[in-house]
Amino acid sequence: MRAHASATRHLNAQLSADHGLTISDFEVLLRLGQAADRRLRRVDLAGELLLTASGMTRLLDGLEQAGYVERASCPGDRRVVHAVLTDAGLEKLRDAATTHFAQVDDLFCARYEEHELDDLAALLSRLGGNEPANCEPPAS
Amino acid sequence: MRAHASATRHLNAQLSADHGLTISDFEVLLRLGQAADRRLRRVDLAGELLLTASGMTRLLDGLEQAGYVERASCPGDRRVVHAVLTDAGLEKLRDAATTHFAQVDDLFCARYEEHELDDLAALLSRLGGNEPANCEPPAS
DNA sequence: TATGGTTGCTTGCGTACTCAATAATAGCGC
DNA sequence: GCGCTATTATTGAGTACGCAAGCAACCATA
Repeated sequence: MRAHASATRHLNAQLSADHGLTISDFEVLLRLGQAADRRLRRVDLAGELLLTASGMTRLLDGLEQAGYVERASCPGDRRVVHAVLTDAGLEKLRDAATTHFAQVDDLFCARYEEHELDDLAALLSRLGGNEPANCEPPAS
Repeated sequence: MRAHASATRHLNAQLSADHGLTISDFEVLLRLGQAADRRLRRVDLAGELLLTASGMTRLLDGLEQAGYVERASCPGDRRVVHAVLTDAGLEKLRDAATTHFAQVDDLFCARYEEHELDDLAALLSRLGGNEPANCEPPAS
């Protein structure tokens, strides 16, 4: 179960060395890049990355200072501040995405065959949700 | 893939609320409890928990202050300092183990059936090691 | 339109780590 | 013996978070 920590650390180190981004940085850019108008509410971003709102504030601080993300107010609700991907951020994302995805591919492709990856993804996806399967009472 | 973070955080919170231990604390006690003479070298403990040596120093600082672990020098090699589980530590481990393992069981049993757990464990165990499977070149 | 609860975001403070530097010991070749 | 390098542990500095508290804006109810 701890195995993933080592793999994650490795990917993080590569991403950081190649592009100066942490995995969290990268995922913010990625989600913004996929979002409509390249913008998302900070709270939604936090939810997707499984961070707290305060964690997201500080994560975005760094990306704003780097010029990859801008803040924009939301006309409909003056509480919310959008995080908007800048052109520089989009370019950075494109740079980082190819090498990062290639590294992820290497990591998993080196260890699993395709149908195993499918199985693993299906199993892991259920750890996040709240739908229990059925729990057999200890039969023996 | 991030799903595990949420589950881990939940377990950590329960363990911390019930017994005042972090998961790392608990795992140290557990490994020491399973070790011969209830003692291990700090560097080996660090390797098993996937922490650095410095992380282990500070983790054990806390457990020493709490009285669960003692330091003992190694007669054969004066560089190494053993971490030794005290009687208080063993008692704490027994306390925490039952409730913690029950919570882990709940978490997984609620989501997976038995053969799925086996599959998941088998797949995840391969993320840590260094033995590649075979990587098919992109056929299509 | 007051009021009270909820949501979005930020800030202060604490924690659990990492990495780099340091020191002491071990063990090697000579 | 004497240097060399590797290993073990600790320390200092920095980082990436979480939690609790706070503020402002929103919303519902009266």
